[in-house]
Amino acid sequence: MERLSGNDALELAEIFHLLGDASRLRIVYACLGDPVSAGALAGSLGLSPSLVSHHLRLLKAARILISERRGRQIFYGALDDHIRDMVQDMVVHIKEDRGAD
Amino acid sequence: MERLSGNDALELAEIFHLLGDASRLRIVYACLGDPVSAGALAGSLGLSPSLVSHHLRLLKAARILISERRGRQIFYGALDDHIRDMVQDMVVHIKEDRGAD
DNA sequence: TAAATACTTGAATAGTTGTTTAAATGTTTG
DNA sequence: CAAACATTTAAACAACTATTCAAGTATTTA
Repeated sequence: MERLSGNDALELAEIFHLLGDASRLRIVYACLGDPVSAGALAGSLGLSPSLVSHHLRLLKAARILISERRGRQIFYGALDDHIRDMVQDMVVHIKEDRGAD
Repeated sequence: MERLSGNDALELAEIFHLLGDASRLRIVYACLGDPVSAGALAGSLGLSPSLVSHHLRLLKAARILISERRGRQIFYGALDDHIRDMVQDMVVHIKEDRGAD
C-alpha cells in the first residue's frame, strides 16, 4: 500500500476525469478495436459531430487516442495496447464489482 | 471487444468521475489499508475537515467507502476487497502507462 | 451538565465543463 | 473552380462541482 503524492494524484485524476464522462467513455471504448472515423463515432453513438470532435481533441491531448487522416475522414484509435488493456481492464473491473450487488 | 450501452457508460462514468478528482483520489487511496478517521485523513492530506467530510459523503454514497464510528471518531475504509483491488489495479495501470513516456 | 473534541451540514461562490449553434477549415469530386 | 463532404473551431451558456466559512450535531470527559 504505497503513498500517493499530490502530484501523482493530480496526474492520475486527470485520466480518471476524462473517463468520467459517459459520452467520452463511450467514444474511447468504441475506439479500442479498429480505428473509427469521427463521423462514424457520432453516428453510432448518437452524438453531434461537433461534440464528438470536442471530446476527441481532449482524448488526443491526453494521449489516450491518436488520429490518422484517410481521405476526407479522420480515424481515431487507441494510442497503444497499454491504453487498450488499461481501459478494458478498468471497465471489466467496475462492471464485475457493480454486478455483484 | 464488447459494446458499451449508454446506461452502462453512465454507471461506469460515475465511478471514474469520483476518482477523477485529486483530493478524492488521495482520500480513497489512503483508505485502502486500515480504516482511517476523518480527522486523520484531513491532517495527513492537508485538507480541511469540512472538505474531507464532503468528499467522504460522496464516496460513501457511491459505495466505495464505508464508515464505522469508534468513540467520537469515524473511521473510513474500502467497502470490500473488490474495491481495494480495483482502485489499486487502476492506479498501478495508469502509473505504469505514464511512466513509459 | 458544561466544555471540549470530532465530524457533519448548509449556504454561498468562483471556477469548470458538457453541450449547442454557427461559422470555418481542409479534402475530394464534378 | 465550385459544390459537397467530413471534421474542426469559436463563442456562448446552463449546469455542475470543489472549496470555504459558519453553524449544527454527536460523543466524551471534567
